[in-house]
Amino acid sequence: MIAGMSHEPARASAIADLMRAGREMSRLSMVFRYAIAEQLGLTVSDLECLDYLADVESATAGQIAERTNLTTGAVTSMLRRLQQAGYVRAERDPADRRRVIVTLRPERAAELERPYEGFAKRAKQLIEGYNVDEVMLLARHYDRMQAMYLAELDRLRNGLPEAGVA
Amino acid sequence: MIAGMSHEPARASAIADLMRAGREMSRLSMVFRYAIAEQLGLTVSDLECLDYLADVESATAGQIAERTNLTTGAVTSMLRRLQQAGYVRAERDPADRRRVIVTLRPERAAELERPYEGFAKRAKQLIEGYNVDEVMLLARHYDRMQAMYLAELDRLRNGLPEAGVA
DNA sequence: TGCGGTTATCTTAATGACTAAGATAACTTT
DNA sequence: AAAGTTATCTTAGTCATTAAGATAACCGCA
Repeated sequence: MIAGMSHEPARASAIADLMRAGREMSRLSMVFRYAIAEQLGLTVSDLECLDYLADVESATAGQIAERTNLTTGAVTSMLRRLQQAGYVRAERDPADRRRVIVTLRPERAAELERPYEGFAKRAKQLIEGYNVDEVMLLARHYDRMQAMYLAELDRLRNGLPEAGVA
Repeated sequence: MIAGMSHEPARASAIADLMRAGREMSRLSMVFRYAIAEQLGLTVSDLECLDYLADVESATAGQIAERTNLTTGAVTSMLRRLQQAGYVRAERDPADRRRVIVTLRPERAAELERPYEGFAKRAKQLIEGYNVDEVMLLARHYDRMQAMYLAELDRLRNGLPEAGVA
């Protein structure tokens, strides 16, 4: 149909490779995250929470519950854990005293990054072997994958209006 | 240093974009997996086990324990769950009667694929927009990322001989 | 053949994160 | 000030998981 008809088999097999590699990478990224959490003596939820706090600097318990897909009750005990371990400071919002404002203790932030350092270094080396176009292709691809995940999550949670193509 | 010096800032920002997008995608893939498991009324470990069985056709309890990073005790009760739910058949190996051989019931396999179907369809559409070179770049990238994950997992679990660069 | 050592799984008890339901406290509107 | 809403906490119970050890089966060797 398009150019390169004679390469269709190669293309089909490349696509199959890509799909398989994508699934396997997704699985490994999850195993990796579990391993990091275990190494830090945390649960994956704890790690998720701390990563979130590193991003946003401070959040309320309710925001954390939403982000981590936990109930507020679970967040309460998670925050107790994380406070006890000294990762986090929690205090009531003076402006709205129902709210609990949680912040990551900055002196502990580096400690959370440490297990990722080896990975980050390797990733950087890998990416430095790419030219700008390749980097942009990858980033654009990741962004599109993100959009897909979000759309599918929406579909899974609210009804499932079947990804309409037409 | 190399060609395209004047594009260095664009390149640096593209790299930053890629790293950020990669992290976010990894996070979303995990959230997605949790959502799928929840929709099927399974734990993530159950899903991992069933995906594994779909790959290998049959495995012993011990192999499943290794693959899922669970203790054999946890695998025992997981298998009870999965048998009860009819996903899996488990029987002793006649050749070595200590072993329990587990197989996925083929008639239930499709059911497990269903939640992924929307995602798979979208992914296929996305990939069909790429040319062969792009697909191969992506697949190669994924393969390298897999290798990185495996190397880092090794480092995390056995000592940590610090990813030597020099 | 039978004995020691090893392997593979299962059992049991305890742990701990999580959920659901509802209580408490604080803010907002009228 | 009362009613309604919002944000978090409490409590009780569930369930996957772990750790330790029991059980059963295999293998090699005397």
